Amino acid sequence: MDLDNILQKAFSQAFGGEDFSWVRVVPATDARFGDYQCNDALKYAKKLGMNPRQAASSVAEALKGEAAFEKVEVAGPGFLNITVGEKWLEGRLAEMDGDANMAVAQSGAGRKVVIDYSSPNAAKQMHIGHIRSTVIGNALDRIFRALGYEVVADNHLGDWGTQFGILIKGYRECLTDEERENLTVAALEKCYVLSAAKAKDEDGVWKDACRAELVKLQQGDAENLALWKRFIEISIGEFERMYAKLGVKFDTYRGESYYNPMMPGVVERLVATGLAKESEGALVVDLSDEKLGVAIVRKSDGGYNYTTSDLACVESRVGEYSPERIIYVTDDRQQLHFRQFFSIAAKMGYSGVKLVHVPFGLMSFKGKAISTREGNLIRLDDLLSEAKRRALAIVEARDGTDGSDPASRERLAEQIGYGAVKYADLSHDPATAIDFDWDKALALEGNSGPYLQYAYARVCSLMEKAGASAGGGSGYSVATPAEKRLALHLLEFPGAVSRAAEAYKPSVLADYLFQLAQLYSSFYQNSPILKSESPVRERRLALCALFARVLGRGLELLGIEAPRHI
RNA sequence: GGGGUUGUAGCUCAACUGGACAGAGCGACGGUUUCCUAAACCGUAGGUUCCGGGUUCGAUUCCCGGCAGCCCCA
Repeated sequence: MDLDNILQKAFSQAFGGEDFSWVRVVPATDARFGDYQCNDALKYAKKLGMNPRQAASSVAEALKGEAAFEKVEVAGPGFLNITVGEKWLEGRLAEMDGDANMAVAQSGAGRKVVIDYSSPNAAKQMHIGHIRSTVIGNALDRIFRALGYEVVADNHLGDWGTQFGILIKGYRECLTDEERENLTVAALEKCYVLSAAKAKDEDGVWKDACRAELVKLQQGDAENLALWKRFIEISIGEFERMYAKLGVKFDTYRGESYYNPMMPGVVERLVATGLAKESEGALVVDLSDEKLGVAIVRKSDGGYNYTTSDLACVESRVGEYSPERIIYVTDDRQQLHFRQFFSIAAKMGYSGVKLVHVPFGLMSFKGKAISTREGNLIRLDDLLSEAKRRALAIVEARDGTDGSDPASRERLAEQIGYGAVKYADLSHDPATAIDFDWDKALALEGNSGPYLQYAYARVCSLMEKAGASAGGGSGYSVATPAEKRLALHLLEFPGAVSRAAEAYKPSVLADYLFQLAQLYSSFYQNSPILKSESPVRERRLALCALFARVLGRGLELLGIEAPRHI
């Protein structure tokens, strides 16, 4: 039985039948105290004004004769220190081993979430500023799926707006025939920059022309619409080239344009329900009583903005999927926007869906915002190439260039390099702002992606060498302290996955995996496995096999590839 | 001016949401390869958790008041 359940039962035995589902058992903070601890007798005693030590003793008393435990002690002000029995531990390992989900509770079964992430602007190349939303969002996507949720991963592209007038004009006037023929995102970026610069000319002729192109597009002019579609297709093609490298896959690409036709209806409803009011020619929703200021839903020039578009988007998603949650992964500059729009959505009656903003700290470069103007815009493609290059240099320095074929070396370098980039981001709490640094983003040692990959490759190699004898079957047993530490930590995997989802922090899982790999590396270094005699060898191999599965699965949930040979 | 967010070892970050002596990585110093992959392992040094109050048996965590950085709104 689950440790939490055992304690919960003991609580209700000790104090009567109320609801103790909040009672939790956590790993011991220090191995000297035992394997696990429960601090909730203290919490309960405080609530009721009881003597905490006595409360803890009552629980300990109720736990007497509990087969799972070898020892239960009351310590300090009322901690319950628990040492589990070998049988229990071995039983749990076998249980995890036998479960296709690695004992991860399927708490999301029958539930649906939409995760909205990455969301770059069309006609521009992705840069390092896009890593965070993409990588964090994708990890959440994978983690929620692992918990049994049905996930719709949606890429809310910036594919509509004034920039398309500038682009169309630029496309016609600033590109060569050749560039137009073999159109690339780089060319689009170039013609946008040229066209935008000309739009700033004194006479305003160019600017007017851009606006005219935009109006034509908005009115459905066939030629401009076809151009726009082509720009979007090329953009998505380029994005998907990046996503393929990062192991990211979307279910839908619904850009702003998709919701554009729905916006007048949203505004109508806002007006009809009295939520939106005129103010200086614009339509606004007053949220000042919630300290959220006012949100503009239609500008004085008749244009809509993000609040309106996001409301339409919620309406559309609720209608299509009826999700229990919609999760938005964007940088933290947009917090006010999301609070405003969540508040309006609630007022409009979308209370059935939980709207969640997962804000992350903006990535900067040497303390400065990443922007074209600062000239520090590092393209994602370049970052990934550099990551690969560095990893390849290390692989070749170690193994030389004779032993393996270049293609597989390059593939390995990609797995390592991209893994390093992803892990560098995922291992931080999303809330922390990251100042981009080549060496940190591409760290290959210590708390890094490659450290985890290396541990995985070593255990895989070990299993291979062990050959047929590795095939468990004989069950688990745990004898030495190092084995027990590793075993206990392996059992924490489901908890780490759940906590990562609850907190919307892949970093919780990353941190867990790093600790696990550290425990394994230490175990591996200090405990002979293949060289051990019969019972010890099998015992340790069984733990290694489980470790390999847990680490492999964990890396998969972070979206980091785990090669079997490094 | 209002709001948000961050402040922890020289640097980059953790700390399972209030628990026991605040932990890792990098960097520094020292050690471990005829031995299962040294991208590893073991050890040493390094802390007034921004400051001041408060609540509590117990605070990095919660509350109040400051200070500093970043962001958003006006």
